[in-house]
Amino acid sequence: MRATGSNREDLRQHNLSLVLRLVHRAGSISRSELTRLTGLNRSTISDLVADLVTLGLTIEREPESSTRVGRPSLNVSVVAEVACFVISPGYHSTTVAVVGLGGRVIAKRRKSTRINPNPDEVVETAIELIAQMSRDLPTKTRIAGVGVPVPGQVNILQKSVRFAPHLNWVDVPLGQMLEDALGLPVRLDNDGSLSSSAERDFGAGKGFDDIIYLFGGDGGIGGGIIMGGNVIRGSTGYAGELGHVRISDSRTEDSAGLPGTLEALVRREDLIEALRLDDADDDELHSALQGKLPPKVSRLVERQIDYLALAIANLVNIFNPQVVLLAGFLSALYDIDDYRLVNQVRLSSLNGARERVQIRTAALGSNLLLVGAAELAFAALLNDPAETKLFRIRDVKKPKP
Amino acid sequence: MRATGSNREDLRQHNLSLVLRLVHRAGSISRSELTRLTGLNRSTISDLVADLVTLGLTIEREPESSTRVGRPSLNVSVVAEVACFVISPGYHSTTVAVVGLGGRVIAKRRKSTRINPNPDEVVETAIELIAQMSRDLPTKTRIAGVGVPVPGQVNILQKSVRFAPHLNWVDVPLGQMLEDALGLPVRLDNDGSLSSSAERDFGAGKGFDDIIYLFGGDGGIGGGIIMGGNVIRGSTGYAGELGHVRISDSRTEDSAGLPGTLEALVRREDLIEALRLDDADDDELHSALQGKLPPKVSRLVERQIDYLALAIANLVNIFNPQVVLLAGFLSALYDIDDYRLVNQVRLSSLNGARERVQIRTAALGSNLLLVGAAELAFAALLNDPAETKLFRIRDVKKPKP
DNA sequence: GCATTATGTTGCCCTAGCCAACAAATAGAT
DNA sequence: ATCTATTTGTTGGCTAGGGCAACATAATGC
Repeated sequence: MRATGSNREDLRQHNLSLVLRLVHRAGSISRSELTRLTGLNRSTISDLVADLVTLGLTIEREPESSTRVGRPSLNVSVVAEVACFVISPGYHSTTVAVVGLGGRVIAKRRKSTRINPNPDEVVETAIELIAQMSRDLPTKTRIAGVGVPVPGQVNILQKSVRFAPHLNWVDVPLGQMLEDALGLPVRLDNDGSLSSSAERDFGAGKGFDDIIYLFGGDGGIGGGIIMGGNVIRGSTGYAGELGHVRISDSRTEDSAGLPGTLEALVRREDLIEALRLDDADDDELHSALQGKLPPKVSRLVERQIDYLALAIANLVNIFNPQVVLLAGFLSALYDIDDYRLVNQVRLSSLNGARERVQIRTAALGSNLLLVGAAELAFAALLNDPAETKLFRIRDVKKPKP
Repeated sequence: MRATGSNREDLRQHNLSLVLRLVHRAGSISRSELTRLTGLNRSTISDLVADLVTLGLTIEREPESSTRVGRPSLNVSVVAEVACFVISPGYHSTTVAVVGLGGRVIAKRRKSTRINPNPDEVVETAIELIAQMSRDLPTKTRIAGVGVPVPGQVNILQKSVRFAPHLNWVDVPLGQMLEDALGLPVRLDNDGSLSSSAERDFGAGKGFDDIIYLFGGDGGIGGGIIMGGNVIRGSTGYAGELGHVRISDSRTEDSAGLPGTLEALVRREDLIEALRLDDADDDELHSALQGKLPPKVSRLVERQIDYLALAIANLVNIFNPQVVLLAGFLSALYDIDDYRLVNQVRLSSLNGARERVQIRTAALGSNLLLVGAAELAFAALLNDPAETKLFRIRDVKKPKP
């Protein structure tokens, strides 16, 4: 049994963590709301917030205007000087972002790389971008760490990339490489898992505890699972490979060589090709699918919707989620014929489980993944505000010329 | 956000709950081990255990014999007088058990009913058996409540059975019916979920946090999911219907009318029929499958193993579990040709996820489900030992003549 | 019998959250 | 303007639960 006893310090840590989380999530929140949400005493909240202010994590301000009776409650908000870096390796470019506590994207910079860049190249690009961006940050900025969304399987404990078909990486100790290069704590996670938790916190999944997230991109279909409010990671962090759910006897293989899976049968490329588009982004694809379609394309779309429905139904039976979120080009499929999709899901799912499930398109937004990955970097700080060390911006290692 | 602040009382409750859980799980444990496991101070453990003794939940004893140096540590064990009832409705009989704190099955009685008994019949049978068994219990026995394992979909919050194909029940408010009849708090859960958590606590899943449990019975295939140590229930408690995972385009339907699912393609009845057995239990089926089989049966077995492997691979890709437990006749399939099964799983699962996954047969034991269901009844007590009310045996309502 | 070791017991300390009383700042009524 | 009602901030003291240290106790092993 893992559970351990709690003492006074744990209690304080828990409450401090809770308050900081609430402030972080809301960006700015009144002390009275904190008392309401936590159920703690006014004076306790006062004390906790004072601690957070001493730690340099939050500030208190007089509220701008009041609309209610009674003494106006002080406003607690996150300081601007605490931030983290997000390094997002992509197919042919790497993006680095500075994200502040509170989830604000302070800066974002992207640099092209070769297609299928090797890990060293990504690390080099990342530290270069970080060095550039660091110059623009106030010197008093303190960095909590680095979060890395990986388009592939991630071993969270080892901080390594197990397999990323998109990047053509196998067993890359990316976390260690970045920590050595930057001198900052680095945490990796699968992009689907990060997106799903970002959708829950800030996007279309707000307020839900049981979420299935499906993302359709260029390189395949990824996913994320949130159950009971927690991201499901499995034993080594590979859980949530929802693109590889088998739904048919078809021999068509997906990027991992598995036949008859969702990813093998519902392919963005097939749509692009059928529509004779060259290189469309999701918006272009979406609008191209809106008009009257040639019968051949129409049949393809219907087939893809049906397969998608089958996969969703399968997941609904397994997970009994409150909501299924569709992102990337999967949301386009939903928009084209949501009736067909929903109906097909109904037909293939169990009575009880399908009753209340909603199918929605994700809020998306390209910043969402960055914000999700920032949560990774902030996790330690949010979990133990008093003891987690922050790094000064000038202590971040520079690239060697 | 659900999380709330904690105060000193919560702290005490947490620690008290933790200690009681440890004693409950071990049945009997020394105070020194409690200090080690909880990380709390000797004196604190002393105080907590004293509280539990005052509450009449545990007793302290001098240890029998010592083998180590140093003053022998006092032994803390669960009292015999705290128990719960488990009511297990079956296809043509209902079983009632008295299970003590610590997971000991004190008494067990079974009564035949009609096939597909209606809910009233089950309730009547249950209160009759409980009344009989209560006479044999010491008068000072205190009852924590009633746990009910249901072979079907359960809405945990409403304490109702959504759909139980085996019993032919649809939307039965079984929890309410039993509470009215007995005057005791009743909790329901799906039998697969209960079995899986029982396997984790006491059976083949001991020490694992991420478990997929598959049970093959007469009426179909049920399942249970444990991730990160928690049972996955989904939004309304219907999660874990792993028998209805789709694995093929076959039109053969399962008990819920879904085609091509695990339950539709891997059927106990088919084996029984092929072997020309009449009505065999799992042991008989197991031994019947051991010898040299006619080619036709052999092919059937292989087909079933392959389908089972496909389903397991699917689940491994989705969940990345540490262990897959096979119970019921599925464990027979494993025993016949585990090499084939494991190999087929490898072929259809993703690299990372399959690396460390173990496939095992469950510990089973007919009492395991009862012990699992008892956990349900004890849950409130274990969660808040100081405040949870226990019921005297003579306050349990008697059946009306 | 003595040293060593581990645990139980006791009294005291410390701190985190609660509480009550009071102060302060607003809206709305007069 | 003034007064009331309402809400929140502030302060000092209280309380209880966990830690700690010192001592007592009971085992092993020489």
